[in-house]
Amino acid sequence: MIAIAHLSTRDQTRDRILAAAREVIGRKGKRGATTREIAEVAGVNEATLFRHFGHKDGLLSAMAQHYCGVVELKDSIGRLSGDLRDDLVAIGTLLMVRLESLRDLICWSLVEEDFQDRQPIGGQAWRSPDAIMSVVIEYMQRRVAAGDLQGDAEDLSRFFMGMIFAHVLGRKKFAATASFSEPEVALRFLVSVFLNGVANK
Amino acid sequence: MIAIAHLSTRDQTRDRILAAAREVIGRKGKRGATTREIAEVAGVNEATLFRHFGHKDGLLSAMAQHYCGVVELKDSIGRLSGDLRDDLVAIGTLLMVRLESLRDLICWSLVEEDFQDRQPIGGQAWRSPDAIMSVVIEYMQRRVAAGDLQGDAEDLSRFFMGMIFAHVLGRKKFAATASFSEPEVALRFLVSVFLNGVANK
DNA sequence: GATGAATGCAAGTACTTGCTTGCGTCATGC
DNA sequence: GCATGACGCAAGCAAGTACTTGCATTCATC
Repeated sequence: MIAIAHLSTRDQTRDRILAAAREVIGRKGKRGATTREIAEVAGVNEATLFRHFGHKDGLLSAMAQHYCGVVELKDSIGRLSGDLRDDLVAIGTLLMVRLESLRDLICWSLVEEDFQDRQPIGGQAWRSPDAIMSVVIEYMQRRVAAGDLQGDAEDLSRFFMGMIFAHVLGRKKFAATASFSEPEVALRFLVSVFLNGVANK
Repeated sequence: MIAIAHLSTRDQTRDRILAAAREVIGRKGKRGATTREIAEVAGVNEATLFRHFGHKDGLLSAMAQHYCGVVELKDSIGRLSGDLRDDLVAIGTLLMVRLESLRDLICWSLVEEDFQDRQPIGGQAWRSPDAIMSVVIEYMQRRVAAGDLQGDAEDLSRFFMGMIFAHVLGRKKFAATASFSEPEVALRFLVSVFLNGVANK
């Protein structure tokens, strides 16, 4: 299905521009990213950028579509072990990887409403986490129904997702001081707190 | 010490400009907020704004200083009950109120590095949470030492703060669907998970 | 009633930024 | 060998934005 090999030169420059847009927008946001800088990073003339995408907005949504597509996770759910802790670690890992790779775009989507007319890339950036979220909710509901978990499934899901996102944020914010930067270690800790709490009985 | 009553007209307009800046920057960020819009929101001529603060940067740091000052919390810690759960709820409430009131500015500080030369308002916005954080760490250390909690005090603190911040974010993001929007209810839930976990034994 | 400080108003400067255009160059494919 | 499509380059336009300036107005204080 995917043919990376024989890209036309036109598609190559298109991809370079998209990658540059992704990078610059991650740093400066939609508004702060100038077409000049994107073109420069892509090693391409600014005119070329407009010849490819028409407007800046066209580039923005093209890049959102390219990088924030909904990830397929049906298969990942298929191979859940059944053990509560292991399942949560597996789901959490999926979540964490996704949130980490989209972190900057998601952060921007928290503040930049679509400052222009067309569709917001924030929505795109969130769609993927949202899709995962619905899977998480479904899973939590099953576990609550089975009596393995207590509480409201949606609250639990939001909490679970939120603590992972907070951890991803924290790794950027407190990069220097973060003691558990290995993802697996951190995830096991988060799941532990989620399941056991941290109080000594 | 504080004399709100008899403000000179000059101080009044200054405060109106600061409030407008706070509002507009919360919506558009430092870069997106134009001096025109701030002046308009303040009901003040743009020239007046510059006569007061010199540059846009001057206004930015003045507003950060005005609205993101470090809150005094010594007294709040003083009246902790000693009961672990109650203490965490109390500290969490303090955190939550603070994070909620600064939420938009904090979100902007997550993405907008100082796009200009002077001191970043992000640092200002974080200073207050940071100050609270150090108190939380200190508290957690005491509790770990006393055997009430298990784990690394800093990890626990980051986690505790992170889950509250995630909840504050979630309340904005999932405002429509959030089931526990009452702060106290949510906080008790968060502290419960923190202390007990959510697994049925 | 005069003075001076604070502000409004309007015009303007210098720079950024999205976007266009016309032209020259180069490679690929018929 | 030549046509076509993709690109670079340079110049430029129009709108927005930070910031300035000179002048008129208001208003409190002496």
